[in-house]
Parts: sequence; structure tokens; C-alpha cells
Amino acid sequence: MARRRDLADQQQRLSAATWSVLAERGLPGLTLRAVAERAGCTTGMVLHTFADKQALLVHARELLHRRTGRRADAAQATAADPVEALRAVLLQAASPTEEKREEARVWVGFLAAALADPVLADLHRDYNRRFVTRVRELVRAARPDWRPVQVTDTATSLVAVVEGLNALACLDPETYDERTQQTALDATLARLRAEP
Amino acid sequence: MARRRDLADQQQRLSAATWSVLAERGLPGLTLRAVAERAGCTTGMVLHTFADKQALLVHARELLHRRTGRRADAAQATAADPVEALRAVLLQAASPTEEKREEARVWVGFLAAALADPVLADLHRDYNRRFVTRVRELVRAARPDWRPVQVTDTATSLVAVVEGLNALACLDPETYDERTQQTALDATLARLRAEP
DNA sequence: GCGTTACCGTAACGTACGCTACGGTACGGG
DNA sequence: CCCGTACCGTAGCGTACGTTACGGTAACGC
Repeated sequence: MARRRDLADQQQRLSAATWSVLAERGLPGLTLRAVAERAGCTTGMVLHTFADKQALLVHARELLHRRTGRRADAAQATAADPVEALRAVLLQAASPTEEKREEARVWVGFLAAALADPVLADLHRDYNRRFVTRVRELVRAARPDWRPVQVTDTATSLVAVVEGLNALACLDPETYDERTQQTALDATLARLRAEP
Repeated sequence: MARRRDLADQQQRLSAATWSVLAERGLPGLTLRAVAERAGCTTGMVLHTFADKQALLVHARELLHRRTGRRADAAQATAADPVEALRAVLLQAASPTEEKREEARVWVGFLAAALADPVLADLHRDYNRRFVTRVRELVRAARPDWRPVQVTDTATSLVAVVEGLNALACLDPETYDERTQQTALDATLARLRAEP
């Protein structure tokens, strides 16, 4: 035996660096050298922690999912009734804080990368479906009288609005500012309060 | 004087090849060599037609905008009343035909590329704002009684839904199939038929 | 038909990439 | 205290990229 390292910590730091580079330089700027520089180490250490670049990407994608999931959990927990929980979850997912816009840029980067990478595509599909499921459960709780199809359709609509706002606000935060995003979400949520 | 070439035709063929490569291989696969191979020529010819890679990208981005704009014009022209015109424009923008899904993939690719390229970012902003303006005018025509803020908010909501559906359907066409997209759009359009 | 000139294919340059092999280094076990 | 081993920095490999320089080639004016 010899030196022991904290593998999980290294993985987290490296995937955080991956994320940071992705948000700042975009997909073309995401290189092993850039990640190593951001993490304050060398490419050798990066490739001793992850087998190859794709493994690093996969881990960073999981990190993004865990982070958004945790924030959604927190938003969901603070609300009292189901409608407010739904609104809180969706608002934090689309809120135009700088942190969230960074997440949106990273999300777009992974989306584009997934178009040419089946592994990332599977991950992206899986994670997005989990978000749809989360929203669907909240919609069902808010409107237990609705038919399942109605619940699912509303959930996918809400997710589409949120992700659309995120993608568009990435490059045009003026047109899609905080008030506009909030208004768009509330207008979509208005269906929950109407009949039948 | 000597040989004369059809510059515009070459530009169009090359940007079409650019688009084709972008849709098939994604952003990382978009190289000058790939474009030249797809266009049936050499990289020398590509760089005699366009100054550099970015000029080619810009031209391909304009081509995408012209193509979507032309399809929107056609959809708008066939409809009789403003509400149907709006629905036709939005439906064709989100319709999950293979051709449209290809456009969506290219759109995502350019979106991701624009995150690190100020020139592409400006173009993207400009083109998206034109689409918002088009939708806004249609909303205003459909509901002349609404206040300008209400018109604008509805327009941005509709655009967000359309682009969100497009982005999500890129990687998960099963969850966001034709019926789901149509239902999501019609539900958002329902506010046009309601009061006030 | 012939010279001139615009055009473009060929080849290669420099660079940066992902990745690997190797050697130094520091820590844990005896 | 020192041996052994896990760790990781260094250096460089092969490749593919964007870009450029140059020479061949085909068309137009005369």
C-alpha cells in the first residue's frame, strides 16, 4: 500500500471544473487541458481519475442533474400546497439568476453534445424524463380530479416552457428577463386554477 | 479576365453542406474537411468561397433563418383568420417531421456554438427576436383588444413553448411526439380564445 | 489560337487535441 | 527507518484541425 486519495472528492472537483469551463467557454472550449488548468492540476491527474474524456463528461452531467434535483427538492419542500410547490419548482428551474443562467448554458452544451454522443443522449433523456415525472406528480397532486392524459400533457407543457425559457434566455436575457419568464410560467400555470 | 464562377450558388451549396453535416454529426463533427467532402469539393474551394470557418458558419446560420422564415411565410399565407395563421406558424415551427427535427438539431447546434461565439450570438438573438416579433404581430391581430404588454407576454410564452418542444424533442421524440406537441401548443393558444 | 487571369486542387504547415508511457515522489506498512 | 507501492507530473505520441502557399488548369478577350 502507499498514498491513498479521496477519489470521490477528486471526481467532484474535476466535474465541477468541467462544468465551469463548459459554462464559460462553451462546448468547443471544453478540453482536458482546460479542465486540468481550471482544477489546478495536470491532464495526467484528470485521466487517472477518469478513464477518458467521455467518463468525465458523464460525471459532470450527473453532477448537473444532482444539483438541479437538489434545488428542486428544496423548492418543493418549502411550499405548503401542491400548486405553490409546483410553481416553486418551476420558478427555480427557470429563474434568471446568474447561477441558474450558468446552469442553463451548461445544459445547452450537454444538449448539443448529446446530439452526437449516444451515451450523453441516454443520460439526457433519462434526466429530463425524471424532471417530467416530478412535474407530473405535482400536477396530479394539484389537480387530482384530472384524467391522467390531461395531467401528463400539462406537465410536458410546463417542462417545455421552462426549458424553452432557459434556452432562449441563455443568449437573450433582455428579451427573456425575470418578469417575462415569471409571467409566462404563471400564465401556463393558470390552467391548474381553471376548470374542469 | 478568366473563369467566372457562380459565387452565390457555391455559397448556397456549401452552407447546405454545412447544415447537413451539422445535423448529422453535430457541432464537433462540423469541420471544413467534412463540409468539403459533403459538397463534393476540397477544403481549398471552401476557403476560396468563404474567408474562414466562421464566415461559413454565419452563412449557414443565415440559411437556416431564411428557410424557417420561408416556411413560416407559407404557413401564415394559407390561413384565413389571424388565430389560425398563428396556429399554423407555430405548428410548422414545432412539427416533428424529420425535416423539422433536422432543423431543430441544427438550431441547437448553433445555439451551443453561439455561447462561445459573439458573432453567432448576435445573429441568434436577432433572428429569434424577429420570430418573436412575427408571433407578436399575429397575436395582436388575433386579439386587438389586448394591451401591448399582454400581447408581448403571450408571444414570448408561445415562442418559449415552441423552442422548448423543439429542443426537447431533439433527444426524446417519444416523450415529445406529434400529439403531445400539438396539445401543448393548443393549450397555450387557448388563452387567445378566452377573455379578457 | 493564344496569352492572361481567375479559379481551385494539392500538399503541407503550425497548432491543439485526446491519450499514453515513464519516471519521480510521497505516503503507508513492517 | 526504509522498502514498496500507489499516485501523478512530464513529455511526447499520433491525429485532425484551420489555414496557407503554390502550381496546374480552364475559360475569356483579343
